[in-house]
Amino acid sequence: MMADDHTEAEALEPEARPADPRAEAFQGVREARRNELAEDYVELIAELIHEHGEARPVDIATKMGVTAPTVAKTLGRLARDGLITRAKYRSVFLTEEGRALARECQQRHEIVLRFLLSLGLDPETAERDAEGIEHHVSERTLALFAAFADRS
Amino acid sequence: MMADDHTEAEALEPEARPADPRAEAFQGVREARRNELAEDYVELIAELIHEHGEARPVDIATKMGVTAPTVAKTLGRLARDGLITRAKYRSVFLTEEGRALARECQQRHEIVLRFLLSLGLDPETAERDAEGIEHHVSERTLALFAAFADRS
DNA sequence: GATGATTATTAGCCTTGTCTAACTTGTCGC
DNA sequence: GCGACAAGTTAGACAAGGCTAATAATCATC
Repeated sequence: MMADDHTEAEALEPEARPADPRAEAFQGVREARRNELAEDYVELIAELIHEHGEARPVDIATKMGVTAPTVAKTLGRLARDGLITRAKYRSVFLTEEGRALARECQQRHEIVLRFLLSLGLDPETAERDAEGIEHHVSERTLALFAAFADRS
Repeated sequence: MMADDHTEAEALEPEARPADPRAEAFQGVREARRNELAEDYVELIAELIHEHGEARPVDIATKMGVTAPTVAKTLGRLARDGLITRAKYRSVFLTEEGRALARECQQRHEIVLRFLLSLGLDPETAERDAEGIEHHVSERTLALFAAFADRS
């Protein structure tokens, strides 16, 4: 039955769980996944405000491809987390924190997108992939992407 | 209050919801997110079987950085979805479908990783980022990544 | 072959993210 | 200024993915 020996060795350090290098990577990914949706919303809200002067739930729902109640519930969480402010039956606005996050996301998105395009990818696919990839790119990788895109 | 005009125009097509290009991208991302965890598990299970001859829940839990009950529940879903087989208190095995998925994921992982390394990223960061990115890379992008890594 | 440690499972809770159905509010036209 | 329709909210369901605590099975070992 294999009987492999993972007995002693990792008994030290009051870390948050084992600390297998692999486990850390997965935990990082899970952490990133938790923030993805908030980032997508905040980014979209910033964009809507920029383009239309306000962000209405109905437009968020359309762009995100979800129903209005889903948007309402998510906005509740964003408000709770201090990323947006809103009044009942009114448009949504970003807090300073939300605005900062939006800026950061937009930059990341922009860099990833330019990078994919400079690799020779078609615009539609680049947009789709950037949307998924942007949340999982470390600062270091982002810097390499930016450099590559510029150099091309 | 803006009164912007999204009235007619998108009234046709009995599509699955509006079909804003943006919405499609987000729906694609959400779709990908739903499969990520299953892919991570299947990939890891294949790896454990390859290395140790079997995949035990305890090892899966350690590598994934989650608790045993979480693994048990997730394995239940994987079994339900036909990706693995298992008997109570026994190790886990992949079905043919699971094996195919694992192969596919491993290839993708491998390509993304090689790509990031060939960009000049350090191995640890490359591994972490690859773990997050691999699920969001289209076939087309993957081909470009592979070509780039080879050419380097 | 009984027993103690390790491993696996079950039960039960919580949050997130999605939906539909039903209700309330706002707005625009007349 | 009222009535219809669009937009927003609330209620409630459901699945996924995480956890802890408690229970059950396996196994190593003497």
